[in-house]
Amino acid sequence: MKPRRKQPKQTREALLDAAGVEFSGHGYSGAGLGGIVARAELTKGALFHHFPDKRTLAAAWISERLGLGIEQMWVSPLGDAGSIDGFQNVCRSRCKDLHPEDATSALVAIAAEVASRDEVLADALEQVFKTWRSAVVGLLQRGQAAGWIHRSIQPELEAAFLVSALSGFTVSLKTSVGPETRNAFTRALDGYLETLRVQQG
Amino acid sequence: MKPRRKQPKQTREALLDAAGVEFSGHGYSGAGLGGIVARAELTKGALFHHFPDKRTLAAAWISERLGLGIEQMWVSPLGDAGSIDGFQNVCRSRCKDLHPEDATSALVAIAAEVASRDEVLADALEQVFKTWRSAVVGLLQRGQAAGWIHRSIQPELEAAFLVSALSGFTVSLKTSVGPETRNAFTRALDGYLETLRVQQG
DNA sequence: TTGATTTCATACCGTTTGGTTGGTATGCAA
DNA sequence: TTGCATACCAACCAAACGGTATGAAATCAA
Repeated sequence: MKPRRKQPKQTREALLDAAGVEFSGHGYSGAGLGGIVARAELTKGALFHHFPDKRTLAAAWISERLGLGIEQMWVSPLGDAGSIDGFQNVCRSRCKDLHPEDATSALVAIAAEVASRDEVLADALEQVFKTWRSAVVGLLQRGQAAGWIHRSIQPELEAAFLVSALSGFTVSLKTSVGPETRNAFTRALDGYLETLRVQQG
Repeated sequence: MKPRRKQPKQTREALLDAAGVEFSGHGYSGAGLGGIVARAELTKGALFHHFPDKRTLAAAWISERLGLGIEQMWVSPLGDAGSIDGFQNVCRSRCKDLHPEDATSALVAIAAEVASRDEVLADALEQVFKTWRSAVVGLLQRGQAAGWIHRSIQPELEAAFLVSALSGFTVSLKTSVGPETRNAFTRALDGYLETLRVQQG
C-alpha cells in the first residue's frame, strides 16, 4: 500500500469524532468549531470542505455516530433478548453503565437543547429515537408472540414510555451526585418491566 | 404612592423573567446576556449590578423561577390528589399541556445541557428535582397510609422512576412532530400508575 | 505528462460573546 | 441639606464565534 497523504474519508471520520467529543461535552451551542478542528488536529479548511456549516456537521454526527451508538447499546442487545429476564438484564446492565459521555446521554442532551428550534436536527434526532423505540416494539411483539409478554399491553405505547423513562434517567444522572438515584431508577424500572410479564398461575 | 424611579426589586425580577425566556428558548450557552438585557429593556450595568456573572443569574433563575414553576405544576396538584384516579388525572392533565416553553421542559433541558459540567448549576437543579420527587414520595406515602396505594412498592424508587419518565417525555415532545408520541406516553403512563393501585378482590 | 479536481492549510472577515469601566442619577440617613 | 451608598447607563474591551477567500499540495483521468 502506498502511503497516501490525503485521506478524505479518514479526515471526515476524525472531524465527526472530534465533533462528538465537543458536542457531548459542551452541547451544541457550547461547542465551538475552533475546538473541534483543534481536537481533530485539522483546520477549518478541512472542516468546511467536508461540511457546509455547523448544523450539518451536527446532523451528520447525530445520524452516523449517535445512531450507531444507539444501535450498539440498545438495538442489538434487545434483539438478542428472548425473555423478560433477558429484557431486564439488558436494561439493568445499561442503567449501571450509563454515564454523561456516552451516546445515549448525548442524544438526549442534544435533543433537549436544540430539537424545538431546529427542524433539521430534530429530524435527525427523531430518526435515532425511532430506531430505539422500534427495537423495543420489536422485542415486545416477539414476546407477545412467544407468550412471555402480557397480551393486553400495546407495544408502541410501552416503548414510548420506556424510551422516555430511560431518556429522563440520563438527565437525572447528571444532577445527582451519589448512586442513590441510579439505584432507585434501576430497581423501579425492574419492577415496571415485571408488570409486562405474563402472570404465572 | 410616589413614583419611584429606581426599583431594584422590580429590576431584578425583570432580569430573571427575561433570562427565563432566553434560557428557555435558546438554552444556557445559546442565550446571550445582550438578548436578556434587551428583552428586559435594561442594560448590562443593571444586570451585573444584581448578578456577578451569567451562571449566577442562571442559578437564581433555576432556584426561584423554575422552582416556583415545579411547585405550581406538580407539588401543589399532587398534594391535593387523594386517590389513584386523582393521581392519574393530574398526570394526564400535565401530559396534555406540557410544551417546550414551560418550566418543566426548561428544567430538563438546562439540566441535560449543563448539569454534568457545572456544579453550581447542578446543585440548584438537583434542589428543584428533589422537591418534585419529594412531592411524589409524599403522595405515595399518603396513599399507602390511606390504603389506595399498593403496600409493596417503595415510594422513593417509584418517584425517581416517575420523575425520570416525565423528564424524558418533555424531551421526546421536542423531537416528534405529531401528537402520537404524546398520546402514547400519556396512555402508557396511565397504565403504569394503574399498577400502583391496590388490587380490588 | 498534462490538466482538471479534490483535499486541505493559512489568513482573515464581521459579528457576538461575557464582562469591565467610568460616570451619573437616585434614595436614604444624618 | 449634606454626604454616602445604591442603582443604573453608555461606551468599551479582548476573545471567541461561525464562516470565507485564497492558494498550494495531492490525487486522478486522459
